[in-house]
Amino acid sequence: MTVRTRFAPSPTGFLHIGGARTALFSWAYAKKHGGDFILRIEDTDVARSTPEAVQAILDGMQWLGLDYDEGPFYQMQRMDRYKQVIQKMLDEGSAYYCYCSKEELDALRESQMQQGLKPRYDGCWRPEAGKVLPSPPQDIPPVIRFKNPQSGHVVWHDLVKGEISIANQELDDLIIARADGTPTYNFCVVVDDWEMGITQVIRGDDHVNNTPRQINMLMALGATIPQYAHLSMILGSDGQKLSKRHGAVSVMQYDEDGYLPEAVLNYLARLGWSHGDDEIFSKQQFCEWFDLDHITPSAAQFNTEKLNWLNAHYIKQADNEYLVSDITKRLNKLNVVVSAQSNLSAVIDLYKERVSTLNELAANIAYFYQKPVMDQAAAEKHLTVDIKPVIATLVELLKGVDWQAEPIHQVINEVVAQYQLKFPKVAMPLRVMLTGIAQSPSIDQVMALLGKDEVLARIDSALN
RNA sequence: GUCCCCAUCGUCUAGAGGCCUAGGACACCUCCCUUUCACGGAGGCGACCGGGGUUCGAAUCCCCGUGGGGACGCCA
Repeated sequence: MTVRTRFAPSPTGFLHIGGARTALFSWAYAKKHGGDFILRIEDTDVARSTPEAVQAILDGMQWLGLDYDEGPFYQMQRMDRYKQVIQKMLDEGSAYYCYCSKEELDALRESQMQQGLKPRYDGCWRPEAGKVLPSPPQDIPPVIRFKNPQSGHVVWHDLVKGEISIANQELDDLIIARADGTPTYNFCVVVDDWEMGITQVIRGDDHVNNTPRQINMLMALGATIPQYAHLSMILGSDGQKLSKRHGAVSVMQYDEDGYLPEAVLNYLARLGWSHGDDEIFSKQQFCEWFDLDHITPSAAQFNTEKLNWLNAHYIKQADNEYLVSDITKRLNKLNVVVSAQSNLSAVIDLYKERVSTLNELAANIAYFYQKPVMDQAAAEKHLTVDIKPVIATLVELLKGVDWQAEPIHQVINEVVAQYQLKFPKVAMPLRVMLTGIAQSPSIDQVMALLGKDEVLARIDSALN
C-alpha cells in the first residue's frame, strides 16, 4: 500500500517551529517510502481562520521547501461531503441530536469539576433502547453528537509512543456538528483521513486524547484505521511551553533573522529524531534515513546555539551567487547600498566563515560600503599618538604599491621592520581606522578589497 | 480533580540485558594555529530522577514514588 501522510494545520496563525517539524516529519516519511504528502487546511473554525494565516502557512512551507503532492485541500470546501456522512451516521444511529444549551453544558462541566470528576457530557439526549427522551425544545437548534461506545478500551500501537490504551468510559459523546450545522474538527479529520486514504497520521502530542474518539468514529463508519505517530512537543529555550505569547515565532522569522532554510530543517530534523551520531545531513539524506523508530517520545527543548552552529555551517557551504543576492537585500535593509558590480562576492568570501547568521554577515561587512562606525574603546586603545608617524610612513609606501593583499602585506612588513615593531602594533591601528573595530579578517585582505583610494581616505580621516 | 504521556551530561541525543569505567553534538573551559576576532585542530568539564523488584548481570524489563507535560470546548 502506498504511504500517504498529511500535514493538517489550522489557519489561525503562522507556521511555527513545532508545526514545521510535524510537517517535515510527515513530508520525509512520505518521501522515504515513495508515498504522497498531502496538505490539508483545517479551517472549520470560521471565527478564527484567516486567509492571511493560510498564506503564512503556505509561505512557511515553501521557504522550507516542503512540497506537497496533493492539496492544499480546504475543509470548508468539503462541507457537503461531511454533511452526507453525518446524515448517514444519523440514519444508522451512530449519531444523534442533542438539545442541551451551551449554558447547561457549562454548568454541568463546572459542577463535575467541583466534584473532582472528569468533565463530560452526561448523555441526556443519547438514545438508548427503552429510554424515553425528553421532547425537543423548539427554541434550541440542536448539535449532533457521536454515540461513543460506553465500554471496552480503545487500544492502538502508536508509532512513537508504543501501545496506548484508553477506556471508553473516559470518553463522552463528542459534538460532531455545531448548532449551525458546521462539522467540528474531530469529525472532519476522521472523514478526511479516511477518504484521503491517509496511512500514517503524524501529528502533535496534543492529539493523543483525540485519537480514541477518532478511532471509534472510523470504526462506526467502517473505515480503515490509519497508523498514528504522535510527536512530542518542542519547548522554548527556557524549557517552557511555546505559545503565541511566549516564544513561538513564525518560521519566516528565522528567514528574517538570517537563518538558511537548510539549517532550520537540519536542526528540526535532529530535534526529537536521530540517526546514530549524525548531526549534519542534507534534506536528501534525511529523507533516506528518516524513520519513526528513532523518534524520541519525550519533549525537546529548543536550543538557539545549536541552530546557530548549523547555520554557520550552511553559510560556509552556501554558494556565493545565492549569498550575494541575499546579502544585498539585507544590506539594503541596513540602508547600505551595494552596486551590482561591487566586489560583494569577494567580501563575502572573507566573512562567510566567521559568522553564524546572514544578518551578522551583512552587519559585519557594512563598513566596506559605508563609513565605518568608530568604536571608542578600540580607538583609544590602538590609535595612540606614537603610532602616527608609523602610519604616515606606511601611507607613503602604500601610495606606490600594486594593490593586492600580498604586496600590501609586504609593505606593512617593511614598516614593521623599519620601526622595529611587532606586526600587530601596526595592523591593529590600521584595522581600527579602516573598519572602526578591533576585529576583522587579515588586514591586508581587507585593504585589498577596500581599494586604495578608500583606504588612504579612511586613514587620512582617522589621523586628523 | 480525572485520564493519558514522558524522564540519560546545562541543551539535543546514542543506547532495544552483558560491547557502558555510558558514546556523539551544541554550549563552556584549556592549549595549538595566528595579524586581532573568528574558522580549524587537540584536550577537558559534564548525565542514566528516587526506591523496590526480575536476572548470574539493568541506563535498558516490571512495580511504586517523585517530577514534568498534555488532554478534558458547539478550538484545532
